[in-house]
Amino acid sequence: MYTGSMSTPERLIESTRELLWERGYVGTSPKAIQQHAGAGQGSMYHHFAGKPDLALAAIRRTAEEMRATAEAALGGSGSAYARVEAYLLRERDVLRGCPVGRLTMDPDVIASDELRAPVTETLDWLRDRLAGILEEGVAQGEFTDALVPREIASTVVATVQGGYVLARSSGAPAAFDAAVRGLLALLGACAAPSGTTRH
Amino acid sequence: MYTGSMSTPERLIESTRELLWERGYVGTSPKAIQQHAGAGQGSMYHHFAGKPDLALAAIRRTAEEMRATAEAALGGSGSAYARVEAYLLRERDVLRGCPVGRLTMDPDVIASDELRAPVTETLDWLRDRLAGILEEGVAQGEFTDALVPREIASTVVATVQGGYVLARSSGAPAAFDAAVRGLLALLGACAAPSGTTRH
DNA sequence: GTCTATAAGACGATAGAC
DNA sequence: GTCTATCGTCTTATAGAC
Repeated sequence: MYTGSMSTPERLIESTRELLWERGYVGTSPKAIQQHAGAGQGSMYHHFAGKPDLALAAIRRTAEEMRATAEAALGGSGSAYARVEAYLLRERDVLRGCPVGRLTMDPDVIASDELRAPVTETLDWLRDRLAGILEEGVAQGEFTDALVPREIASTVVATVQGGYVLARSSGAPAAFDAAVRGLLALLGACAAPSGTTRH
Repeated sequence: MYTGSMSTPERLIESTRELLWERGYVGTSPKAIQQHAGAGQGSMYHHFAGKPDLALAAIRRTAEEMRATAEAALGGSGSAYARVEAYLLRERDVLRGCPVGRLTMDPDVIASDELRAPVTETLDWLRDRLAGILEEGVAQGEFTDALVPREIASTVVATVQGGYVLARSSGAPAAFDAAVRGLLALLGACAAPSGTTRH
C-alpha cells in the first residue's frame, strides 16, 4: 500500500494510523499493519516493541495532527463566534469519524493509561482552547454572560463528536451538518442583548 | 456469570448485550459470550446461526430498550424544554457509553446492513421524537421560531453521544454533565422574546 | 535491517456423540 | 439441547538465519 520513499518505521506508523482510524485498536492486527506498510514481521518487531508501542506512536501523531488542524481554524482573527464557526464548518472526512474520539470506544485503549493519555490531552486541549475563545467573546460583549464558557466549549466538542456518530449511523454526512447548524443557531441566539457584533 | 432462572438463549442474548456494550462487536468473541452465559459452544450454535445472528438479537433488544428509556423521559407532560431537559438529565451509566451509539464505531456493524439497521432506526427515531417536541415548543411560543426543530434535535442527540466520548476520554462523568449543562443554557437562552413560559 | 520459521493460544465454526 | 472433538485460520509474538 505504501511503496513511496518513506522509511520503514514511517510506513508502519502511517499504516497504523489509517487502520486505527478505520478499524480501531482491537480490530487492527500487526499482520494487517505489516501488509498495509509492505513490511515483514521481523521488520516491524525490529523497530517497535509490539502492537501497543506502535499504536502509541500512531496515536500520538494523530493527536498532534488533530490539534494542528483545529488550531488552524481556531487561531483566526475574527470574532469568537466566527472562529468557533470556522472550526465547526471546517472540512471533515465525516463518515470516517474522528480518529481521536473513536479511540474512546476502544476498551484496550481506555484500559491503558499510556494509550489513553494522548486522547485525553487532545480533547482537553480542544475544550480549553474553545473555552478561552468563548470567554473572550463574553468579555467583549459578543455573548451574554449567562454563558459558562467551559460548559459551552464542552457542548461544542460533544456536538462534533456526536455528529460523527449520527453521520455514521445514517451513512450520510448530512446528519453531522444538521447537528452543527443547530448548534450555530443556538450560539447565534446567544448574542448579548445589547450586542452590536454582527456574525 | 448468569446462573439464574433464564433460559439458555436468554442468557446468551443478555451476555452478548453486555459484552457488545463493553467491548464492541469486533472485540466480542463467541467464546467470551459462552463463558459469560455459562453455556457450551454447541448450545450457542444450536440456538443461533453464529456470531452475527446472536449479535443481531442482542442489538435489537438493546435498541428497543433505549427507545423505551428515552420515551419514559420524553413522554412527560411538561413544557418542551422540560421534556428535553428530563431526557438530558436522566440517569446514565455515563462511563460505559451509549450501547447503541458505540456500535457506529464498529466497522463490522457499519459494514452490515442488518446489524446497522437497528442503530440507524433508533437514532433516527430519537431525533424525530425530539424534533416533534421542539416543534410543539416553537408552535406554543416557548422557543423563538428562528429554531429549526430538526436541527436542534440533531444537536441534542449529538451532544449526548459526544458527551459519552468526553466522559470516557477523561474517565469522569463530569465531562458529560458539562456538555449537557452548556446545551441546556443555550436552549434556555432561546426562549421566545415574548415568552412567558418559565423553565 | 529484513527475512522465514515456529509457537501457543484465540477465533469462528462444524461434526457427531450423548 | 448440550457436550466434546476437531478444523483451518488468525493473533501476537519469539528465534534465528541472512
